[in-house]
Amino acid sequence: MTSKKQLPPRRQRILAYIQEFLTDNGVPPTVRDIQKACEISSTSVVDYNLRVLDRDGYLNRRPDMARGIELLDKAGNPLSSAPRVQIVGIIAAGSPIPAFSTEEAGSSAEFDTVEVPTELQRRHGKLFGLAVKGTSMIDALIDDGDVVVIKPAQQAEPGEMIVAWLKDEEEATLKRYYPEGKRVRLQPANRLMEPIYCDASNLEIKGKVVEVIRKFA
Amino acid sequence: MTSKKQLPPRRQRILAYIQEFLTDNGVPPTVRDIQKACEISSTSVVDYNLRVLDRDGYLNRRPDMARGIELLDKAGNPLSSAPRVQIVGIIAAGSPIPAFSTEEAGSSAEFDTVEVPTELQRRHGKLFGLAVKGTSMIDALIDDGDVVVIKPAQQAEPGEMIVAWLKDEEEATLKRYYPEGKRVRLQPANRLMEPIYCDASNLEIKGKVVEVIRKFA
DNA sequence: CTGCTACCAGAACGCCTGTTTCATAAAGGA
DNA sequence: TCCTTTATGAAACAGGCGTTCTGGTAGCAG
Repeated sequence: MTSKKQLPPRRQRILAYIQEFLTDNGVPPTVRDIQKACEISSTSVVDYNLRVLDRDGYLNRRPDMARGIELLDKAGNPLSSAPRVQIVGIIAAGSPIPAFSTEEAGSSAEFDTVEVPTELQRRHGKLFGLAVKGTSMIDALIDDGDVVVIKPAQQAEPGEMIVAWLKDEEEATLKRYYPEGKRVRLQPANRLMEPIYCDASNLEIKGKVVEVIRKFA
Repeated sequence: MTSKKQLPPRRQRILAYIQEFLTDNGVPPTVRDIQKACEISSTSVVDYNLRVLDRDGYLNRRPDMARGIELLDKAGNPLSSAPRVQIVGIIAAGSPIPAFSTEEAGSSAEFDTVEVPTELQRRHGKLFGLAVKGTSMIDALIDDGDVVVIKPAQQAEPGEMIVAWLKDEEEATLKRYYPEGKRVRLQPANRLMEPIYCDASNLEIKGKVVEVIRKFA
């Protein structure tokens, strides 16, 4: 086993630069790009360090291929440039949604993440995910184990699918939002089911649902 | 405005290949990769067609940069290197699923695509998508407008969610698969609903559902 | 000192790869 | 008919780029 200690600063810098170049350009940098950006005197030094990083599992190199660098995650899998959102909590009938107001506080904590489409991230900006536990959302066509991707919001347009928090009932639910004067109609996604009504003051909008992801084993 | 007509087959093939190469390798192909894959006699022809595709807004080219091709979506935004699967057809009650048996034949046609998580692509290999039209799959917790990502298969394990083709009824449906001797129980994903039963000989498995994607406007 | 490992420099080699040049030909408009 | 546009081919050019060769330096165990 190779040394598990701290990575030397030069190699840290190389890795950071590759990452940055990748997100900026969508293509990995060349050896000489790295040389210039990291102020390294020779391409052979870059090559040397890339070899070490390859050997230690930080990246893959496609031999003899221009821009053939591929970053790897901790599990040794190729890292896509696709954005990921953190799954900040669990949504279930009768249980509060945690980690909503804590803001950025716990951003370094270990959260599960899901990959989301690039378009989504570009369109909506900062997003987060909630894991659905139990079948209480089945009237919203959302099953146990699904992940809903949420855009934080305090208001919504009529007809949008929202994360609704019913204060009195202390219950979170996913419904389409139809304000009707002093009360609000919450319509299940399943059009065969009846809507529920609640007082506008009893409803708190936590966010808008932008995507639902369901994976099968 | 440049011609809005159908893209010539050669350019369709080039675009399809770039996309395929991108999802397979995470890096765009070189001119000569395209030349070989699309059976084009000269690099200059590839260059010529890439210029046209660039001019017509199908991609961007970084001049003098190895692998400097960047695909664009219909809105002209850069397409991430995340894997995409083609939406090869529409699934709806009572309608046959097209493009199933044609194999690779129509791979050059203009299909819509959806981005799928990297893990999924790596785990399952070649996938395709089906757009769900109508609410006939609502018992499978799948709504109008959802996209189901399918792994082609002829058999399935008990309990797996499959694309089932009922020959007599000429109907496609998404259900969990439970073989019971000479007959098959098809269980809706919604556990509150009753299963349906059919004769094993009347069932044809088209594939397994690996993911369901639902986007909200 | 000797050998070993990690790391850095400079230069060159040689394939890789975007691009250009020179031809050829079919289709359509004036 | 002439000319322009679109499309294809073959070959070559020139810089890009991964890689290698040779030669260093510093630290460390023996």
